[in-house]
Amino acid sequence: MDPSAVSFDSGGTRRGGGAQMLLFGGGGSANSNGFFRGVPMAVLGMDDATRVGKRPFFTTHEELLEEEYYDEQAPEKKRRLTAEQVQLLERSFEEENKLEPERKTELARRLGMAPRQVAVWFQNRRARWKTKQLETDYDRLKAAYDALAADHQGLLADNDNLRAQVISLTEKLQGKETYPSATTAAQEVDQPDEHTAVSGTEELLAQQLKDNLHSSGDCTGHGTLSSEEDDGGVVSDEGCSFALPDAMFAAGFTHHGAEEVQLANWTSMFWN
DNA sequence: TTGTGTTTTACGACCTCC
DNA sequence: GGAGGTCGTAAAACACAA
Repeated sequence: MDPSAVSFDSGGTRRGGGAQMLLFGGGGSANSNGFFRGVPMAVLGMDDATRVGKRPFFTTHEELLEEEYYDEQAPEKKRRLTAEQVQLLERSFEEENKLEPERKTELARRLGMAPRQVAVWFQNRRARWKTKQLETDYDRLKAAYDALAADHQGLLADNDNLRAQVISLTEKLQGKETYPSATTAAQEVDQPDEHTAVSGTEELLAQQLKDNLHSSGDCTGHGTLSSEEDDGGVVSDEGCSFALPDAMFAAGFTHHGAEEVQLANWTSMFWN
């Protein structure tokens, strides 16, 4: 605790401004050092009620040192620091935001302030800096979150599109074939306990789907399909296209056996 | 001029460190 | 236990719109 704060303590029991009102409004007079209860009269100025005209908000140190502001009869209201005082304090704060006793004393001497005032100013300045820092951190985190959320929404949309394509293609296949559809196999994957495969081909198809679903999300090596990762390290399937099936059907693909399995292969890759 | 919101100064309570 | 920190708050000073 700063000695000056102790020695000039108002002794008030209320918190904050209550004690402050005792400090500034409770009477008393300046001591021989030109301090009023720990606050130099040069900084306090004089009571507005006892002075003609109001002291300007920012005055120079020299002005503050003028006789007018040394009027000793006035218990004083709170005064703001001068521009010069704030400027020097700011510079000092930039160098080091903590205040060693020697530096506090030196600053107080140079600024014509009580050491306690310098300490309080640094406390408040650190609080303001912290608030600003929190705001900055919040803005940065929010921007990162928004970008991630947008990316996620894009992925969901891609996923929906691909699922729709799978359903469409499966229906096309069912229209041309009597073979069990990929949808049937996919349903089996969703509900593995309900083993509904009734033929060797169907079981093979289902197994193929399972294997693919449990493998990585890689979509390379299958026709024109490709994959890529964004530079944020988040796996994205935005690079995957699904151009093959249309071309496949256009080329007169109808069936069977290995081709069926291959379709299931393509299908399963986009089901998750 | 006045009401209202923001900033600044200052304090007490409480906590941590040596 | 003392020194110095943070935290929460009061109140003055200030800015500004209506």
